[in-house]
Amino acid sequence: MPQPRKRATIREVAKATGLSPASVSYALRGMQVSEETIERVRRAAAELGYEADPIARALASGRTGVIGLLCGSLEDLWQQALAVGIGRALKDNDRYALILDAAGDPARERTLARQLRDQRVDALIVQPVDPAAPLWAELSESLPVVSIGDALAGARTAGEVVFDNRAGVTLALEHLRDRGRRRMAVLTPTRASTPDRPADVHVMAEAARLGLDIEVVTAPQALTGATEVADRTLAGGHRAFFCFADSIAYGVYAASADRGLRIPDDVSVMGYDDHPMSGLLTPGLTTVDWDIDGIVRAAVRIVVAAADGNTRRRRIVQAPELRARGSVG
Amino acid sequence: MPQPRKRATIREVAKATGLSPASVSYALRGMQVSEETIERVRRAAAELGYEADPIARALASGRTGVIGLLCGSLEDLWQQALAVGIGRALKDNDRYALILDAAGDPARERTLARQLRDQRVDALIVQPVDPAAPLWAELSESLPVVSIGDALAGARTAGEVVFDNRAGVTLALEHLRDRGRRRMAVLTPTRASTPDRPADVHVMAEAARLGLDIEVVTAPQALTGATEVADRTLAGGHRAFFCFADSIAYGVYAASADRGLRIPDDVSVMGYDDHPMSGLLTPGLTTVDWDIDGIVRAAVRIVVAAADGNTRRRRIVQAPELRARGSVG
DNA sequence: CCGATTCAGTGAACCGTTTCACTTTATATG
DNA sequence: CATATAAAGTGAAACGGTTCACTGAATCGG
Repeated sequence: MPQPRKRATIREVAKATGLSPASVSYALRGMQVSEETIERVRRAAAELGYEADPIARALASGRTGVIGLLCGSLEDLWQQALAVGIGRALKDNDRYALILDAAGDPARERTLARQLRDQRVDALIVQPVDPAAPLWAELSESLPVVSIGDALAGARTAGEVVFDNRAGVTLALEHLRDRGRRRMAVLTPTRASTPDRPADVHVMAEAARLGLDIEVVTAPQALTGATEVADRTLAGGHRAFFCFADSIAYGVYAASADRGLRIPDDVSVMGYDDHPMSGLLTPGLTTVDWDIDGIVRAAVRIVVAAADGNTRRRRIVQAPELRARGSVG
Repeated sequence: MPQPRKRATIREVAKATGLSPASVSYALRGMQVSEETIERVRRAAAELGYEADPIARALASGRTGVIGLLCGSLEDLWQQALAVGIGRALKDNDRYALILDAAGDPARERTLARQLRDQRVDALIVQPVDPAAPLWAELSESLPVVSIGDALAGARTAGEVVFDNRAGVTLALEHLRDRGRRRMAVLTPTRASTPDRPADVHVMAEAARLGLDIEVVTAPQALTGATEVADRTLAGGHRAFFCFADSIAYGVYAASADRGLRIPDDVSVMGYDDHPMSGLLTPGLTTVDWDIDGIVRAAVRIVVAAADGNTRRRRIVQAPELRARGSVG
């Protein structure tokens, strides 16, 4: 019901200064016109409380100053931390992030990605659910795309911050083996239509190489869902877990506590993607750490450069680090 | 550099169907025209891969289908959970959320709120940093605003989900007193320019009423920052804490561990705003719980109704519940 | 059979910018 | 001094839809 108070338009500023709308437009962006005129326009604009309408601007220019961030699954605390970090870092670059959540669903990922493009975001950061989707090639044609996590198959992206998941998985599985675990459950995030993610493939390969007996189980990343799955897996007799997200490992903690099982005496848990909370648990969650701040900085640097028209492709490979804290025993 | 592949416009669909652009526009929204025409237009649109440009649509109609969500401080894990929940709930209503983070800064809150209005969001959910800002009255004039947490002073909002902070604070402080703590530090979120939030005011009043000796200290909600402040406060001799956000309480856990102090034997900690992780810690964090799912549902219901033009104001008061888990002793 | 009403559809203005191609005026060059 | 060049500014056409006021035909009641 509320009717928007009429805002000043560029034409009114033009009228007030005796210039054409075109000149005002240029002046406000500090182009084309004399310093003196710029100053005059600025003053008049301030006077009238004029501010350019972002929607009209976007329609006319095709640019918005907004960076899209498409998260694979915001249920994951690590991804939440990443999203918040990126949002703040972008703010420091005088841009802002439009954060969307694919909720682990490739179909939704496609919809949202297109929506973001239609919203004229200047560039897109994506943490792909399905890195092999043809979508990415299509999208990279029309705007700079930066991927985090996995490389986007067949797409000429503007850059990527990839995790050396092969190394990460090896680190994790070797640690478990070194502590004498041979049989274990691998809890991997639920995906609506399970694309064969590179990381998942590595797990199978590495497990085979190390002679481990693994069972792969998918689990949601929200605490209650993860706890439920962990409980079922405990009931199935498993006492060692490699969780492909710290969020899921938290579920193992909860389920173990419910059953009166102690970590690490009765149950071994290994996480992945170090989340700030992981060090606070008792015992601390042993996990694979990726330097989230570094990732944020790298991704933002790349995406801002790309949005500004810089075409040099940057590829950063993030090395994992084992953070042994005592949950494996 | 990438040049957008030309997309079909409404005029091309008009050409293809032999109708006017106006009719196509109506047909695609299922208004004004005959069933048969609607079907014909749908088919042609699908054929051409036509999809309405949201920017152009927003400019012409002033509506976008997007709900803005302005968070007070996304560093707070509880607010993160709330944001994710709202995002998902809105998705289930075929809308989506534009999530922004005021980072505890009233000035930034003002900027972002205006930006959101300029982006033509259909409605706004806000978790105010400064509920007394005149901004809210201004904003409520031009679009439906729903507040979460505190009521917005002097604004005719579309609805609100307020927390009974008076009751929550009383619950927390009485619990601490009942367990024999008289002197304590109150750790409250950092705010750039500290407006006197109702909740903060209650703390002082209630502490006085209960005869407690409190010292108010502001702390960031990010784990490292909170830990630092907690450490300083421990150094200052405090051994009991009422933290105005579970996120901050986590910092007390970390700082206590660093100093070899045990919770609850050496240090008592009380949180606020139950976060899923709080139950996982050892000992579990005693805190005040607000039923986050209920809040999400209520806020989304109100905001969707308001965006759809429903003008009935809804006010929901959320009652707190003490979740005693053992961190107070 | 007539006037009033409804229904399907249309033309053109409009939303508020940006940007292209162009004019006018001033300055530098030879 | 004539001419080339640059600088400052302009008019009008986009951008891609929506919506208002209107037309013409069909339907209705009496």
